[in-house]
Amino acid sequence: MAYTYDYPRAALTTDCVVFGVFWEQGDLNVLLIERGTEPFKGSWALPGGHVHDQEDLETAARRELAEETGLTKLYIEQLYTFGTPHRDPRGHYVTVAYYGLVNLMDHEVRATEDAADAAWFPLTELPELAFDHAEILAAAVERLRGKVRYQPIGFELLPEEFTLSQLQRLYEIVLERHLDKRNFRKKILKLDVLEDTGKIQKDVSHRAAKLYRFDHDRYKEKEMNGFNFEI
Amino acid sequence: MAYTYDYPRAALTTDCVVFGVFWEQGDLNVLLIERGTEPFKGSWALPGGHVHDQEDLETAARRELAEETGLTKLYIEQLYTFGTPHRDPRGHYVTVAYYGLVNLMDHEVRATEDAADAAWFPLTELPELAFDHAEILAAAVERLRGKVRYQPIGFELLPEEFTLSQLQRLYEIVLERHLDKRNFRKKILKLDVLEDTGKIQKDVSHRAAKLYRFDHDRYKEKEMNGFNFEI
DNA sequence: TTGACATAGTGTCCAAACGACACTATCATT
DNA sequence: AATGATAGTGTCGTTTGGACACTATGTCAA
Repeated sequence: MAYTYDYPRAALTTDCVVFGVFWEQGDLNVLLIERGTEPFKGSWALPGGHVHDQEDLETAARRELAEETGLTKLYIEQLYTFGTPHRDPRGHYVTVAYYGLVNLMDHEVRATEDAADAAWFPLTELPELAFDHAEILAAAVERLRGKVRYQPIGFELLPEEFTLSQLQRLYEIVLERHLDKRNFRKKILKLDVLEDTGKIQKDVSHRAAKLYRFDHDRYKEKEMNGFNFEI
Repeated sequence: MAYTYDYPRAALTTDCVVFGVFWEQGDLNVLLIERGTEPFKGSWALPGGHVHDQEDLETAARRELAEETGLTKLYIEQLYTFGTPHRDPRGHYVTVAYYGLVNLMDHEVRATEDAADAAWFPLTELPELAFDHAEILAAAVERLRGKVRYQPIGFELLPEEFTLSQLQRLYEIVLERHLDKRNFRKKILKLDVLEDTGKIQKDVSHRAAKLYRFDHDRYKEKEMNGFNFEI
C-alpha cells in the first residue's frame, strides 16, 4: 500500500527523554534504548518512533515509549520540536520531543520487541547518542532544571509517600547544589501543599522519618488563586 | 509531480502568534490574516502555512509570516506543536506554533499576495478564529506572560531606545496589572542591564525623559554567571 | 510672562523572606 | 550501654518587596 501527495512531506516522529532518580547513587538518570535497526543500529538513542496516521502526538510518544521500554502511566510533557534538515540521514525527519519523569519504585523497565535493549544511564556517564539526541537530551535537562523550581513536577520522581529528606535530596540532585536542611523544610512546609500521612518510614536502621504526600488538589486550588510554587 | 510513501504522513505547517503594542491604546495586539482560500476562506487566522521540503521549522515560520504579512526580522521563538487529530478538516495536520514580538515603530504590516488582508487586533476584541487558532493564541499569551517575568524578551516589543515609563507601561500591559513607579525603577535599574544613552525624548509637550537601551551583551555576561532576570 | 498641564524623577519605612548556622531526638544495632 | 545514622527544630542579621507623595522640568496657551 502506498500513500501519495502533491508535495513532499516530512516524516513525523516523537522522542521521549525520561528521567528517573536512583536513591543509592544520588544521580539523575535517563532512559535510553539500543537501536535494533538501521540507521545507527547498535547505538543508544532516545525511545521514540513514527507518529501514526491520525494519532495524537502525546499518544504517539506514550505508545512508542511503552513499545520500546515497557514504561506506561508516567508524567510526560511536550518539550520542543526539532526539525533541522539532515538531522536524520533518511531524509527530512521532524521529531516532537517529550520529557517524562518516573519514580523508579513503581516502574519497571524492560527491553521489548522493538528495541535491542533498554537501560538507565546517569547523566554523567552517557554513551554517544544517535541522531541529534544529545541535543534533545540537553534541552530536556535544561527544561527540567528550570521547571522544577516553579512547578511541582519534582514529585513525579518520588514515590507517592516520601520523606522531607528524600524531597530535599531530589532537589539537590536535579539542581546540582546543596540546600540547607532547615531552610528547605521551612520553605516547603510553608507552601502548605504537603499532607502529613501520619505514617512513618519502615525498616530503616535509624530514627524513622514522617511520610508526606503531595496534595495535588490543594495545589490546584491555590494555583487558581494566583499562588506561586517556588523553591 | 507526486510524492509517494509507504505509510501515510501528516502534513506539517507552522503558525505564528505575533504580538505588538500600540502605545495609544495601551493594549496587547495580535497580528491576524484573513484567509483567502478554503477552508475557512474569509475567516481570520494566524499567519502560517506548509513547511517546505528540507526546510528548517523556524525558517518556514519566518517565510510564511513574511509572505502573508510582510513582517521580517523580528524576534520569534517556538511555542508548542499542535497535532490533535481533526484540528484541520483537510486531514491530519500538525502545526509547529511560534510566537513573535515586534515593536510597531520599526515594522510596517501589509497584506500581501498570500492573504486577503492582514491586521492587528487587540486581545480584547478578537474575531472568531479559524481551526484551533484560538487555542494556540491562548497558549501564546500564557507563555508571553510567564516568560516576560524572568527573561528580558519584553524589550523586543519596544523601540531600541525607550524611556523607563514606556518600559513600565509595557510590563503593565503584558501582565495586566499596575506597577508602582518608584519600585519598578528601583528594581529594573538595580539589574544593571539598561544603558543610559545620554539622549532624551524629543517632541513631547512635557518634561523629556531619558532614553535607555537594553544592553544585550551585559545581560548575556551576567546570565552566564548565574544571574537571574526577574521582574 | 506666567500659570496650568503633563510627565519625569526621586527616598523612606515597615514587613516579609532569605540564608547562615548547630544542637537535640529517636531508633536500630552491637 | 554506647555507637551510629538520620530526623527534626529556632534565631538572628541581611536583603528584598511593597506602600506611599512630593518636587523637577518641560510645553503650551492665555
